[in-house]
Amino acid sequence: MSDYNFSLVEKKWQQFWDENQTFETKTEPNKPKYYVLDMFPYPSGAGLHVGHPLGYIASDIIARYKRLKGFNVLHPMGFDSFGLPAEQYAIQTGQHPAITTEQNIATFTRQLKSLGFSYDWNKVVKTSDPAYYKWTQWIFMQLFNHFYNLKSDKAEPISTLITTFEKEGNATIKAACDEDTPNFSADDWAKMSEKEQQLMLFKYRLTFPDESTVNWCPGLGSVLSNDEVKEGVSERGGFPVEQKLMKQWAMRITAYSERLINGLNEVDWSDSIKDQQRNWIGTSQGASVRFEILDVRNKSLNLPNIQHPASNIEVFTTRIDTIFGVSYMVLAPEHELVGVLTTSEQKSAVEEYVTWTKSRSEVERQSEVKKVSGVFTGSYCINPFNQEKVPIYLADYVLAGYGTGAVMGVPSGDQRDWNFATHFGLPIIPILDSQKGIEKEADNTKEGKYINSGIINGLDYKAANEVLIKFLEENKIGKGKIQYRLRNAVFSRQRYWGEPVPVYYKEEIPYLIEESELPLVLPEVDKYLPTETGEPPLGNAKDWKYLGKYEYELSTMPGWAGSSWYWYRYMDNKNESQLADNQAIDYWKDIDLYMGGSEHATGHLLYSRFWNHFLFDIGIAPKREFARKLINQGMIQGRSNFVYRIKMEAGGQQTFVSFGLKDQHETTPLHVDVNIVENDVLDIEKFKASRNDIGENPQFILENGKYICGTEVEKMSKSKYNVVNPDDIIEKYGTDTLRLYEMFLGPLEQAKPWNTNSISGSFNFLKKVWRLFYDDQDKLKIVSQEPTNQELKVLHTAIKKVTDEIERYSFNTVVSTLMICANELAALKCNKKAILEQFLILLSPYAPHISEELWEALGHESGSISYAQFPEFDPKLLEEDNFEYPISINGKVRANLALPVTFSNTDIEKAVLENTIVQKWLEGKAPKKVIVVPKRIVNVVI
RNA sequence: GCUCGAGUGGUGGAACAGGUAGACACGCAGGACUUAAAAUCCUGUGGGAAGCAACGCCCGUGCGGGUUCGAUUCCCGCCUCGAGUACCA
Repeated sequence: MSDYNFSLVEKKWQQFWDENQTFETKTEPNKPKYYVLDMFPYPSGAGLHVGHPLGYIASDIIARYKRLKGFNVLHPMGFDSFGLPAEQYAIQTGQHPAITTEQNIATFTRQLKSLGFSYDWNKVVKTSDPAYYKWTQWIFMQLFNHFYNLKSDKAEPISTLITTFEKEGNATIKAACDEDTPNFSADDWAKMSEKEQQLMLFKYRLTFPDESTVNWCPGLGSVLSNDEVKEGVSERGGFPVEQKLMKQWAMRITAYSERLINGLNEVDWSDSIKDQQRNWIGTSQGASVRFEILDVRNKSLNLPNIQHPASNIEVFTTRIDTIFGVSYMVLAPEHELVGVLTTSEQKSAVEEYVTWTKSRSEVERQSEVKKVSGVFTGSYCINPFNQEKVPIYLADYVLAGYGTGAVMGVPSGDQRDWNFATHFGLPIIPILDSQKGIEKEADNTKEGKYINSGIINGLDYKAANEVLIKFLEENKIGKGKIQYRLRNAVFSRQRYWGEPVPVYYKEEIPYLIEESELPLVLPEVDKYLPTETGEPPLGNAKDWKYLGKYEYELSTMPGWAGSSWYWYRYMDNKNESQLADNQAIDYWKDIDLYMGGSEHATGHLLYSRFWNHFLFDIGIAPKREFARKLINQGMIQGRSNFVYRIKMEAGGQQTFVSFGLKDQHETTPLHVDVNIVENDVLDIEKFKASRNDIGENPQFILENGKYICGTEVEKMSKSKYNVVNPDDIIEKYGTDTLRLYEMFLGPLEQAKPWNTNSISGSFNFLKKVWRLFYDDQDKLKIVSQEPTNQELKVLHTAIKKVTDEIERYSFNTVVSTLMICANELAALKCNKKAILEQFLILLSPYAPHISEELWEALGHESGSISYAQFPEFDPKLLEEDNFEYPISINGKVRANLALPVTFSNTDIEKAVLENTIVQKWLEGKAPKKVIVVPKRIVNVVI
């Protein structure tokens, strides 16, 4: 039998690539570079499923293609190996997470190698390796030692800040810092104690301890970031999440809000990812206004401190033009002025309300969005534009974490405010002559002229805004402002299996450890749970003290720390003295093509951009943006199969009815393992053997002698019996078939269900390719004769299409093109070496193993196809003498007419009008119009 | 609610820039080879009416309009599905 023995061929070449280090990459300054990277996986215990390799296959095709195009390609793989599952396994079994992680990495590596990826395996990085996280800690230290200067718009060393403080205090500094940073002079600074100075500096550092409300997840015993919380529960495990005030390390990502928005214009990422990031950062253009609190010194207010700076309330609004429609003010229940503003008469009502809001869980709050609730504080403030007295309320629809935690209520223009005002009987003041029906609902129009609006009466929206902002700024009661939704990122996790934070505490103040002490290695502990006193697991470490006496920071870094800079480490992964060698970074610069799932839009991809902007500021990153082109491969969903059991008495004989006949019975659908179903036909014997819950001698009602299963698209998961393991596919069809098939399934970026049904098409294609080279007797049938013109035409059509399609990442159509080419070559019985070797090069990025094998059979040096030259398209070969024009009459094609391509439009028009079919339609009349689209179509309008 | 994306045969999907819709593959049907099966090869396959027959006719890319000589493609209004996000002032 002359068939293609894929398992032999694939093993042979995988071994060859391994032994010969075929894909080892070095910096070669004279060669153009191409950096193609996959988002590295978390090495879970379950190994890869068929969804994982989709992106890896695509990126490997690009890597191989770019090598053929003469690029020096960096295509590495690594492991994001810190994470929760290994830690939870450790809690259960006591096994060190490092051991579990190493085992899982070994499984992943074996599976990845069996897919024939052209990774440079010498460049593997693991985030949990001390040699790697040394540099994660180092970056943390740099963030600690820098602040964000708004004047130069970049991060600068904290030492320059100290110098300025010593000389002139902080009046001249414009920096991204905490909202509550007070002004101080050089004198003030000098008088501060060491501790006070450090606390002041934390208001500026890019990473700093911050007492803030965080998403606390008791089920996991840890803090979660906003993107780790979905619908009020943890993304991992689905445990409830509550708000809690905690001291945590935070990253001042908000300093980079504007740059993170602007940088999106420089990268070639999908609109959907860019939009998600824009929404997450949430730019709102508006103004801040201060409302003076009425009678702030009045004895009826129970002011604890007469000197309190808060004699006014600051609000942020995107509709400053509605300022004359303000009829009340609302603060978040957590607002710091609540205590000050509450009058003694209202004290109990306010306390009751605050307690009630605190007791509500995130889930409850979200499900009761429409309900109006709130309470009057008893105090008033003054609208600075018309000096009206405005009552101050509390309501939980105002979020403490956004803007200033205070909102001005304009019932006529905002539905939420309208609901609130109606509920509490507050006035609804029309402010635009175009507002309609505001006694029934709010009208948020910006059209028309202002009424009841003091200095802006009669103006339109644009003019009013200008007048108001000017008024605000001249009277120092506010200013135009851009507000971001983005919040500083919490950086502490109360877990064991993460990077230790390189910080120790002296008199309760955190300090960095010496750089020479890096890496700060994760200490051994005897259990991975929090300590009895509620400290994180690192509190269990014995004798773990800095310089033998100072407490280390006990929380570890979050999962995104190690993945926010890893692409630099691949460039020079063994460097002990630097994060990566400068020359290597200078050569590889940034990622040309980054491949990974869109679920990382507001997590990994945003944090990585943030760190990269910072690394750019401190002279390490050569570009502001780390990845020029991003492709998000679609998720591969599971396709579950069902059998239908006829309802019966408990313990009775079980009968299963085929899908097409199930409506004649009352049935219960049961998941059935997709691996014993082929083309939706159940393998009944395997089914009987695999289940012990179907009783003795189950019966099957068949249609056409087969049991047909029902199907449904669901998430791929063990419990739904729809997980397909690539190992099984490889065993049955081989890696090359799997690679081709995954690409052929459909557009890369589209989500699609896995369906093994049509994989035989890809397998047949490879067998066909094999038969182009070998005859029935297994003899090579290739000859060295000159190819015919027709053969060259087939080849060059394919070269052109394949090149165009791969350049626009249309992997599925490339596979089609290759199939068409093979079909046509087979039809021509082409056995010319010159044609077939070029075809092999086209095929090799997709099906590298079979290509290597046949390439070698043609007498080329083993393994050399990986660095062969991609065929050059010759346009002359595709030139035609005649082009067959479809002739349409009034938009409908009625004839075809072959005309010389050299014809001018007028010549074509003339020839078409002389055509007998056209003349028949014209019936002797002249056409109204003739449209000639060269080499496309001719349309005659009559 | 808001933002983004998608609706094409029995199925996955193709159509570069508005130019012969359904490439390629699966499935299905028929045929060849075979004692038989598998494998392989060949033919047909969007729907419809009529017909001895036709390489001819009509309809057809979620729905309704529009622009155009010509629309799966562009514009307006809807419907359905998917993703993200949500009291963001």
